[in-house]
Amino acid sequence: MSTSKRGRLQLKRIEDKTSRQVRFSKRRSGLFKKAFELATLCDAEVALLVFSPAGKLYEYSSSSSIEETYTRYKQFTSVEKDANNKNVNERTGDIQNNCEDTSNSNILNEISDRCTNMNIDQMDDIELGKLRDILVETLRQTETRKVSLMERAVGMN
Amino acid sequence: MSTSKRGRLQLKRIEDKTSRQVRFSKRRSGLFKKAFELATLCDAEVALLVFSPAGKLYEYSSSSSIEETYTRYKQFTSVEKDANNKNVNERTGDIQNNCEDTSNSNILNEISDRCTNMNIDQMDDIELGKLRDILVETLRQTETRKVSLMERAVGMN
DNA sequence: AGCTATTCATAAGG
DNA sequence: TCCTTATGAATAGCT
Repeated sequence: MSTSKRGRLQLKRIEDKTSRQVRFSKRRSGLFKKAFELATLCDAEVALLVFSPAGKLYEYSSSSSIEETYTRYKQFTSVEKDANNKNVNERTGDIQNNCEDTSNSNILNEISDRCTNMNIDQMDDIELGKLRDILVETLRQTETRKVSLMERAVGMN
Repeated sequence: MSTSKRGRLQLKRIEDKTSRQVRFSKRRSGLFKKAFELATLCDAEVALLVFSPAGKLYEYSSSSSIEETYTRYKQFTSVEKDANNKNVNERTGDIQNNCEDTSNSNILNEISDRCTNMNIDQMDDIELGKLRDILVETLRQTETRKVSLMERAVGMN
């Protein structure tokens, strides 16, 4: 009871394997609890992924899924990049175009979701056919869009 | 100094907006600190995404990027799903096929990345052309793969 | 896994 | 937003 030397936490990797494992368990519980509390108390959207040193996965998501928050993250960072890229709206910013863009973006999202959620190893020919249909449609829309932009670029409307 | 009523934490949404914001700030710092400590002390891979109620993004990753951990997560969950799906390797599990699959998966990843990172509103014709090229190539490979699977299904090799 | 001394996080208030 | 401090919560080391 009185022999302990509980010094301040050293912020470096714990070398002893057993001790590291035990601390991982305890701290992991704590971290997930805090994540849950932040989401619940403060109405935040939280996604947390942890791989243990042994490679085991632990996950928490306050929304319906990790994927949903990751998608929001990708959209967010993509929008941030747009700030450096302001010249486009002047060229294409009418209402009709915005409608087209929304439609294209939804298809892009669908492709993105399928690409990350599917494992092509496991697709049968039916799944491959569905993916093919999406790609064909997107390709068609992409080419339409490309033509439209080229027409604008050479002053055809 | 003596009027405070610091009862136990209530685990429900804090209704007062100002109080909720203040608590979000404080708890967010705490959560990110804990995430960093878990990764550092216990040699774990941690990815943490938080959106504030106001929609602001906060992120932490102990690896090189959120994307990297998310990819590992998707691979992990995909492997878990494989446990219920063991008939595939019997049909497709030779070395040549594994090489094809890897190639296809890389292209799927590239498409996925482009779809989430790009905003089609802002693509010029050069960017659209690049996306088109990728889609054409993937479509070709997808069809090849589809034919290959159908041949196997009807016992052609 | 369970216990307690200790450190840490944080709610309320200034 | 930042500081203080009383208090509750997390956890390191041990068993």
